[in-house]
Amino acid sequence: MTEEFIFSPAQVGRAGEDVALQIEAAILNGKFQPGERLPSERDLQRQFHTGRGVIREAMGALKQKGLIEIKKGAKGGAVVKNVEMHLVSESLALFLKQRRVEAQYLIEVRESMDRTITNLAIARATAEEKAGLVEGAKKLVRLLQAQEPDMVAVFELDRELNLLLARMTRNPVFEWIMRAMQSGLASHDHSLYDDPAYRERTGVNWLQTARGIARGEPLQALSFIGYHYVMLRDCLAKARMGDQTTADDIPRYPLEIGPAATQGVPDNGDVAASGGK
Amino acid sequence: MTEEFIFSPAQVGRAGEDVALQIEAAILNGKFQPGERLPSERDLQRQFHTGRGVIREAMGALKQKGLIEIKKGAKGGAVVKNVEMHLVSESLALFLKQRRVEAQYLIEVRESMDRTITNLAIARATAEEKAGLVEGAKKLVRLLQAQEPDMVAVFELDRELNLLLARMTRNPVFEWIMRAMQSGLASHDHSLYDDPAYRERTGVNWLQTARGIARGEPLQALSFIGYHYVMLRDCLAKARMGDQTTADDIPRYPLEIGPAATQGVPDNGDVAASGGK
DNA sequence: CTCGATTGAATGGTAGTACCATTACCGAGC
DNA sequence: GCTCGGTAATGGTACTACCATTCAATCGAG
Repeated sequence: MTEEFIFSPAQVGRAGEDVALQIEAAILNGKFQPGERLPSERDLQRQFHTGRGVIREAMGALKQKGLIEIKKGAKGGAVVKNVEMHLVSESLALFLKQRRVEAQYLIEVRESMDRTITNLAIARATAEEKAGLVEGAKKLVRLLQAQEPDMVAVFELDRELNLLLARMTRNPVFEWIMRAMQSGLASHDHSLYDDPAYRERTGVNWLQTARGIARGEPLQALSFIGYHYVMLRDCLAKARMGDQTTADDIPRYPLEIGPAATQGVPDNGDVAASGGK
Repeated sequence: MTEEFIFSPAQVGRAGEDVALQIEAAILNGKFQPGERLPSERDLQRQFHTGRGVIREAMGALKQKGLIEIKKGAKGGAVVKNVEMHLVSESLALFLKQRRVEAQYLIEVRESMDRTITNLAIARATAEEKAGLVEGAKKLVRLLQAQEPDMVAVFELDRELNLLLARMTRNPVFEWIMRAMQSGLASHDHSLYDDPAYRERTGVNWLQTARGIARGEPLQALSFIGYHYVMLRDCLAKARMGDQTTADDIPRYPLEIGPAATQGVPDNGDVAASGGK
């Protein structure tokens, strides 16, 4: 009745890392499939011929990396998991947060990414997706027209629209990048919605962009995206300068929205972008 | 003589996480500056009113995140560190590795990133940087002309050229993204250099790209970048199909290199892209 | 006085035990 | 058949003891 030992005893000095590396290698080599359960901590303790603290340290590291999930209780233990983008985003966000990267740099990356994604989305998305994007943008505009917009809903819808756009590229990597940016880089976007001077124009501009995409007009869509980032940079500069400049340096694009398709909005509830009061 | 307790006792149930979060927050809020030393584990044990194992678990988590570095011995302990891009890249690489993302998707992202970076580099880099890029590309071509090229040197130079290009955008975020891509996504690039059918043309194309950038001709540079990715996709397809297609579907751009500036290469050491034997 | 070796203290690393909290499972009793 | 409670397995915490490493102060030889 010899137990099957698939691990070797750990070296002294940094036993925890050693154990973690061996288990990680076993997982990545497919010796443990996602969903499968690792031996219990006490079993591993015997296999590695070490203390339980070392095993726990290793498990903690793997948990941090998102490779395993640990459940308590009988039939609990460490279960191999798929690494989630979530964790990568957090790692990136931590990096950016500690470096205190200037907004200007992040915005530039974000804009270039948006442009790339937009081009691909125009080329590859289905008509249904494009129509959905326009409908979402219309909903966003309506939300922003309220006296006191529900900002939580606005941020959530903005987030969803961006993810939808990324998904329309038919390349999952862009969707992941977009998720990462929203976790770590997108805090600046909120300032556009928070400032009443930009709020409505931002929504209308989203709609313009969506319509450009739906029409299959890359240049139009990219123009509107450019306008979005002009506004964003201006808005941040204004916040930094302490309201020395007004938002009215920026020209406005007039626009009519037309009736909504999904929500119970009256047919005559058209929207003019001549915001103000 | 009351000690100064800046932390609160940990809650039961997930004491380790609680401690880790408190310390992490203290670091990110600037209560501990990079380079500064945290209290010893035994001190923290007293402050948090918990066992040393919990503290060690928390320290392990922070170490995993790259927020602290732990040294042994007297005057050792946990020192606050700057988070390194390195760790973010590893996190991303782990994610991609486990997901087995198809090369096609990664290449697409890589190409779009290259195009963005190239445009910015043309607009912002100094003449010296552009000249340096051209010189580096020349060196790459010369390396690739050898009978048995030093692949280690080739990969390293290719990596450096990409990083230089990213740095020329004057936006550190692009440099970080490039580093991340090289850690996790760039394994495919090597196949272009490994295959003799593409090796030399890849180098020459790098030089063409660099010259386009140096001349301030975005369209030219982007054309060559496009050619690079056409070759890469073709090369990978060829490897996948088992050599059914030949590399000669791809047209070649003839080119003369001219004398080298830095290395001791004879002046008549020009290079023609008519590779083949 | 100077330089080297020795020793001690501080600190992280490991081992081991004991106990608690949570969970799944099973059987007795209603 | 259903519910309730016991039981065992498992992770989470606490505590102790000891080892390994590092730095610095001290001691001693020259």
